[in-house]
Amino acid sequence: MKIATWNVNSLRVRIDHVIDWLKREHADVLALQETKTKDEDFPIDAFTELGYKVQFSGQKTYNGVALISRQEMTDVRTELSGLNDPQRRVLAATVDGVRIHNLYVPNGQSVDSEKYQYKLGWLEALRNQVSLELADYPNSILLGDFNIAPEDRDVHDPAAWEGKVLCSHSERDALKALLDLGFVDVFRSFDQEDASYSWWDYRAAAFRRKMGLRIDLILASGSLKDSCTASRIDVEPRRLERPSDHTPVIAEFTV
DNA sequence: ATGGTGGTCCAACCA
Repeated sequence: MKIATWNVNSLRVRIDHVIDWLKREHADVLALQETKTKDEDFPIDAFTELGYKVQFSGQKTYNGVALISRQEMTDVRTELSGLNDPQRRVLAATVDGVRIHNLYVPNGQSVDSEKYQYKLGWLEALRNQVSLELADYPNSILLGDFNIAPEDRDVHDPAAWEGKVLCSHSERDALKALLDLGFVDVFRSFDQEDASYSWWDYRAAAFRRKMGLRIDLILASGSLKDSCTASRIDVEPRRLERPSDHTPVIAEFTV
């Protein structure tokens, strides 16, 4: 199973990039975030014509997640229990016995903001739900835009980002609490180039200046991690005309 | 030190 995550920052604008990428990479599962697309406007046919099934949970203007899969998706969930959240940020489904959570973790804005508290509460609700579901689905993958850089090596300028949102201790602790359930950040299971990032701000020519963060992650549960054979970041879509500010992250499993 | 770009949708928000 080849699985990937990509924050597309508007599926309407990026649909040609996504379709071209699927034709090239032939992923089995692609998790999209920030589709910014209402469910009635989702471009279903563009994916079914390529032989994919689609599931989506969208809203107007903001957020929105989707799963594109060659195989059938079952037991689809779009809510975190205990969280009454109108923001469409979660899409869970089971594919070939593997439980997959596509996540658009709140950005958090800044550590002194209400949005940061929402982010921490959201991550706690996520941990609670994943912890419960692991009993039924030991083979589990969490992937998406985590809006957290796990370690300083995932940050172009750790000193400048020290304590800032996306890098703060509380966020990294919340990510560690997920990893403590047995999950592994599979990108780090393999040799990677220095300065491997998945997001670059549109501003200040950050991409050209290699000023990025690795905030798009694929976490595999303890029973799945040994079946992961590769993981990489595909930077090519970030070089295209009118790109998303994020680029795809890929992992391959023998299951 | 500040603000810079981009998407949505047309003013102001979110990132």
